[in-house]
Amino acid sequence: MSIKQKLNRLKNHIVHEDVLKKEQDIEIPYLKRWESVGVKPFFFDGQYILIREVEYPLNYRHGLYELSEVIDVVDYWNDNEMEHPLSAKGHKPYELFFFDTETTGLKGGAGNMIFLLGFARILFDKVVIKQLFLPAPGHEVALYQRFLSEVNIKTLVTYNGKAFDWPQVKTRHTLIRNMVPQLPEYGHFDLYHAARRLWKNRLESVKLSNVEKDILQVNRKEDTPGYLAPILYHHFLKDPNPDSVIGIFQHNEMDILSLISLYIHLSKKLLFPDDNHDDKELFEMARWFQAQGNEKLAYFSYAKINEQSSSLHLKAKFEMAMLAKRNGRLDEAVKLWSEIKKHGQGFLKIKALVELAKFYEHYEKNIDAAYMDTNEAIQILKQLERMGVSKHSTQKEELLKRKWRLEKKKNKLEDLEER
DNA sequence: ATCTTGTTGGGTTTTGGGAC
DNA sequence: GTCCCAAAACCCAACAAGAT
Repeated sequence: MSIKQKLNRLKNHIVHEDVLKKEQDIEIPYLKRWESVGVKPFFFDGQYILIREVEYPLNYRHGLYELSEVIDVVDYWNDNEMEHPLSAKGHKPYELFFFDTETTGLKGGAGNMIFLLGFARILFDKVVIKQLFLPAPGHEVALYQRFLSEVNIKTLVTYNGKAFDWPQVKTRHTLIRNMVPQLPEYGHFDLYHAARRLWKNRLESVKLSNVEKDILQVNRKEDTPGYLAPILYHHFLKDPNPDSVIGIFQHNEMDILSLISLYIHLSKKLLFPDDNHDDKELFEMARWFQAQGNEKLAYFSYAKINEQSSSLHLKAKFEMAMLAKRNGRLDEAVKLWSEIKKHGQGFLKIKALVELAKFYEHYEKNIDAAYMDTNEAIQILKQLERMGVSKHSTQKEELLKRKWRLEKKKNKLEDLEER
């Protein structure tokens, strides 16, 4: 063993003793007050953080759902062969890691700090929420040491966490990566984009607090809004009285409970589209299934909208027709387009007429029929223009070009007949 | 001093049929 | 076989929304 190695071993010894000494010396301001609200300190390497733990029974109801239902939907996902970004197939309920942070600001980069890491896990008889709180900037090693060594992350569930919470964790982690465990790899369920897909048309905004209020029927009382968190935390750093930040703990706790409810809600919607009677939602779900490459479920959902004789049934018919066309069921597609031609209006009717014109020109070789449908489409577009609803100039050019080509074909055929 | 995803509007490439 | 065109498929840039 070289001298250098020997020295290093000795050095480790010294540091270790140093740590032990420091832990006993650390004085935590307002410790009694913290302890009175169930918060306990955790020490590491001369630093400390504060940990709050809250338990909920599984029959606790948060908005529309009891927490226990998260176990049910995970079972449903496991019994269902559907592939979907929110599918918990292959996972156990306790592997889901409902995760939300509070930070000193929205900007990314190194300028911001996470001062509260909150997460919930589903145990067999209860839900446990844990919150790790950074009492001052110099204690991040303790924060991430505890966070990363305690948790076994399999599957994050977040609201916009893919773009916000996790990148924040990553930037803070790189600054101290030599002193703490490595970041784990895992899947990630982000509920924000799911919510946006389903409700962007219904809600004026799909921020979590709105989804909570209008979809999940959660009523928050005396909530500390998230945007106050940075100010309150800075206040706390000047005078570390727990009272300035206890509201943030509660806000974070509510956010996490809502994540659980929202995951239950979205899972049920996706797993049982048959039970859904909301046309707009079903339509957006159908589009989502289609984007996932699940044309069968997409078609099924459009068909369901069509049955429900909703105001969207013509739009659903068009999507069904396009799917039918792509799968070689032209006769069905034509039937659907024709119904739109008969009962539809506006741009949708134009699109259906164009599809019919394509079919007549290229497949049936019925140039007259193609010409008439094209012409009708042009008339509708002109009428829309007069009403000031014009959309793209390219669409008109395209239609006129189609008409021009069909006219040429028509003349040619007539010439041939005359001879 | 942000990041991810979805949307929208373009553009480009590929495919396939029909004319010659 | 080659050329031309329409249609479909693919791709890309720009922007918006949400996270505190």
